[in-house]
Amino acid sequence: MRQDEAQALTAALLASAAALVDGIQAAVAARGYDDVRPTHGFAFARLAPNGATVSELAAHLGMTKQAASQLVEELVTKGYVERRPHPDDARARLVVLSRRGWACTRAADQAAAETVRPWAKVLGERRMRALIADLAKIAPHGPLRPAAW
Amino acid sequence: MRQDEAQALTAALLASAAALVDGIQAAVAARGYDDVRPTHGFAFARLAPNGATVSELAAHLGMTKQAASQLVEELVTKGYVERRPHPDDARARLVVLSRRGWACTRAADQAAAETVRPWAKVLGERRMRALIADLAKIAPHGPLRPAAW
DNA sequence: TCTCCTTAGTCAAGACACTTGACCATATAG
DNA sequence: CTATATGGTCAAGTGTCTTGACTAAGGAGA
Repeated sequence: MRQDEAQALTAALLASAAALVDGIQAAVAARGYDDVRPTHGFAFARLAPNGATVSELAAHLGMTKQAASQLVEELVTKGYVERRPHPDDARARLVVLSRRGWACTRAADQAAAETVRPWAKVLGERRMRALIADLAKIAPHGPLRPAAW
Repeated sequence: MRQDEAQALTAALLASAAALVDGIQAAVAARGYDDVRPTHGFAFARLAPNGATVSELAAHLGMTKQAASQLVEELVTKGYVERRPHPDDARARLVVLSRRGWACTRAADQAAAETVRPWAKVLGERRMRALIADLAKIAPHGPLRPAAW
C-alpha cells in the first residue's frame, strides 16, 4: 500500500461519504422533511424497531444523555417522536417514532436508494455489489453514528 | 438497486469513512500532534503546495472567510502556519505551512497509510485497488472538505 | 486622475450543537 | 432499610461555526 494510494483512498472515501450524506439530506428535504439533520436520521435508525430510552439513544449516537435528551425534545416539538411511559421502569420513558417519524424514515430510505442509484449506473451492478461487500468488510460493525470530525 | 442494498451501502460507507478519520486522527496524535482536528488536515492539504490566501482557504473548506480567518489565527498560535505578505496584492496575506506544519502534514500522510494498511490485508491488493478505483468514480471531484453532518 | 464598485481581511456578536455539573426520582444490592 | 447506581432533566459553559459591520486596497470607466 503506497502512500499516494492511501491518499487517493482517503480522498475518494471521504468525498463519497459526504456526497451520500448530502444527497440523502437533499432528497429527504425534497420530500418535505426539511427540518431534520443527519443526526436525526441516525436517531431514527435506533428508534425504528421498537423505540428506545434516552440513555440507549445516547449510547447509540455516542453523545451524552443530556444531548440526547435535548435531541428528543426537539424531535417531540417537531412531531417526529413521542415519549411514552416505560413498561418496566418508572424512571425511564420510551421514545418511539410517531406517524410522521415513520413516514420520514421511509422517505430517508427512499432518498438513500435514489442517491445511490446513479452510482450503480456508473459502476454496474456487479462491481456495485462488490463495493458494498468490500466496504462491509473494512467497516467497524458498531452502530451508525453522526460523524465526529 | 434494492432498498436494503442502499441501506447496507450507506451504513458501510459512513462507518468506513468515520473509521478512517478516527484512525488518522489517532495516529497523528500518537506522533505528537494532538492539538489538530480533521478540519486542520483539510486546510493543510490546500496550503501544502504553495500556500493560499484566507479567501482561497475558505472556498476550499466550504466555510466563510471569517471562519477561515479564525482557523488560520489558531494555526498561527499553535505554530503550524505563518502569515506572509502577498507578493501581488497588498490587501491579501499568503498563509503558508511552517516547518512544524510540513512535519504534521507528512505525519498525516503516514497516518493515513497506516490506518488503511490493515484494510489491504483484509481485502487483498487486487480488490483494494478496485475499491479505490470504484470510489474515485462515484466521488465528486471537488476539494476535500470537512464533513457537514 | 477621480469616482465607484468589488474584493481581502478582521472585529464583534450571535447561533447552534454539543459539553460538564448539579439535581431529583426510581431501581437495585447488601 | 440504608447505600449506591441509574434514568432523566435543568442550567450553565464551550467550541466552531454564522451573520453583520467595517477598513484597506485593487480595478474599471469617465
